[in-house]
Amino acid sequence: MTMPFENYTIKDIAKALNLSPSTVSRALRDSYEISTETKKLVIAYAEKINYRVNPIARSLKERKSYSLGIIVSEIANNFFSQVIDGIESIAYDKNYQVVISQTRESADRERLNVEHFYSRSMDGLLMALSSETTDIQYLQNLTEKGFPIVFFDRVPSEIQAHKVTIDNRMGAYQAVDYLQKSGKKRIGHLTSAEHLSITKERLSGYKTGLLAGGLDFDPKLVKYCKYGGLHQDEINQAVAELIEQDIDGIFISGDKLTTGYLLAIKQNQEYLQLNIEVAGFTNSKVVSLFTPEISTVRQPAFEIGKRAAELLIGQIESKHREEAYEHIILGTEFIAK
Amino acid sequence: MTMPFENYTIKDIAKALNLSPSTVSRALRDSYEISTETKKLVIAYAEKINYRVNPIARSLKERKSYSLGIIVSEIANNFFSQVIDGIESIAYDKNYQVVISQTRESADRERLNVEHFYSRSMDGLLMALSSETTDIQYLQNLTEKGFPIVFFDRVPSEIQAHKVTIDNRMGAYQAVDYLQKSGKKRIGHLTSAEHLSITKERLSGYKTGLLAGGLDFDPKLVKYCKYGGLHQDEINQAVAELIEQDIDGIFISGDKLTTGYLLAIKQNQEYLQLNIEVAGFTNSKVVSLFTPEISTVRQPAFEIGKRAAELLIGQIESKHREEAYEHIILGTEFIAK
DNA sequence: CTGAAAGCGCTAACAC
DNA sequence: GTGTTAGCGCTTTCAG
Repeated sequence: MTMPFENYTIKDIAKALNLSPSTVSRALRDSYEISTETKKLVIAYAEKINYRVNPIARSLKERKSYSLGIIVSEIANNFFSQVIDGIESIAYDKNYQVVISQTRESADRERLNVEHFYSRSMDGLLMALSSETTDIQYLQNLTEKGFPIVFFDRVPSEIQAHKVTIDNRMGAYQAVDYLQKSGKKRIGHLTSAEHLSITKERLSGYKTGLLAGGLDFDPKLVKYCKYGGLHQDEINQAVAELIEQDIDGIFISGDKLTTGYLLAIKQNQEYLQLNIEVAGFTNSKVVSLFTPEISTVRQPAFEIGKRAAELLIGQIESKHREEAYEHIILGTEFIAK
Repeated sequence: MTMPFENYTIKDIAKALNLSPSTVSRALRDSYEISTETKKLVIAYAEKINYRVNPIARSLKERKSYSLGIIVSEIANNFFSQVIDGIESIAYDKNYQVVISQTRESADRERLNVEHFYSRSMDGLLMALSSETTDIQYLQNLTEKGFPIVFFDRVPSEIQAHKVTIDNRMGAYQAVDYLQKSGKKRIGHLTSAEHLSITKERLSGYKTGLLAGGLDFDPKLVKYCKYGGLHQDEINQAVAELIEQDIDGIFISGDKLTTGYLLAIKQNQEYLQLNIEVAGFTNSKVVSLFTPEISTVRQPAFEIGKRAAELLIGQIESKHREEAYEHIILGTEFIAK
């Protein structure tokens, strides 16, 4: 039974075949300078002994690690885990490794992760900002230095970089419009940290939706969750406050927030009996099992991941500095209950 | 505004302070050979210019990457994502980076991932076998060679290595005992690939549970899903077959399988009206929202991750080859509906 | 077409 | 206590 792979080096091959390491290196990389025969010889022998390049050595030399860093708030999140799947599908094809890290919505951890990735010679980053992040100067510096970062979902408007988002306004509008057309008059809005791009855009869509139904916007019906629903406590608190406002419908602006809201309602029989109609962003695959039933705004999460990864790898592999950055905006899908 | 970090090297520091690179290196690593003054000087300057070691160079030299590989079938799985959180909590403290990859229950992809990690100089691996895996010889070779691998959840009985699992028999027994005590007479069992450790152990607990209620074991009431519920099709198929057997209760042996079963039932009004009582393994945080209500067996997923990571890092950092391997077995929690 | 040699950034004998 | 040197495995000028 042969070992799966021994730690052979280029030198071993060179010695065995009476060639120089450089020739072997070139042969393995299919350089035009090497004769077909030598190539065949080298490749055959390399296969026989199951030679693998040492990626660490290669990275050191080439200053390229063939690794992409992903930074999200949490992987145990339907939306993010689907985005990651999309990223991986592309990375896998193009022979990039993917490294995932979580911020848990902490700006400090986010910065640590970014620095860690940067100093670990990641070739580029894919990230959605944490809900706590306000200071993005360091990211700005990094991108200006030429370090490739593609932002998705929660993107910084101030930074010039490739971005992939969805039409948040439209997604929000459709949800609120549905609630409004269902006869709801006091439609609350449960959302994430106030300063985030997605929060602003969805709020804007919410307002348009109200307007379409001739409803007035009332700031008291909007509750922000600083940690984007990462902590159930903040959701419970926000829900209690919204209920005091006698809402009859609610538009919820995030995966964790939507399930968190339902959990909060379920814990309290009185809340449950109010029959508040729910429309929320979520990419959960088990929404149809939920009681009460809810309407949902679904994001093309896998596609977002794919497009973001394509942009990133494109940027990494392009010789020149990008002069124009793309901002891809995808559509959402509204599914009435 | 200063840059977050320039690419300074030890040489730069050495030059600036009129020292040799080795002195700087030693000072930074707090070597006993270096005078306190020099250390202070070096550290202060390093901080000033925001110096970071190049981990690639260090890895090449030390043959250690401070990275752990995690291999699971899917991260969009409540159980696995919680395990990963546990692993990260330890890795983060001990300054290891964590790299995650998915097999999607494919033995081929699993092998590719393992080889990839191995050749990428991961210091060790944490893995749960894919449902498709039967040939584990290559893993055997790797561990025998001294490459640290800690297995969790789905573990290979034949390989000598640290393992972290739960008391699958007891978990299954409690679930089936509950169903039986609720008066169910024909209790089906929906489970994963037949050869997996968890499948065998949970089947054994299922049998004991039946016995406790004076019920006979009927192989026709057991349905295996080769891909562990990764594909809804195979679940639908299995559910249809079980229903034909007139079951009045069901014990389900996995996270995806449990939600998949509920989705299958929900799609079909007739199925739903049979009111089959459900007890299943799942670590979903939104079980309480599900209709029909179900009883669950919960695994201490976070703890599993922590313990596995501790074992792995311990093995990596121990000078000698482990002579005795630990098998940690944790308890489950049964939550009646 | 192939080889010799330098060097990526870091560490660690081995000197002094 | 500090410096010199070699070398981790690889790629890539530069020579031939």
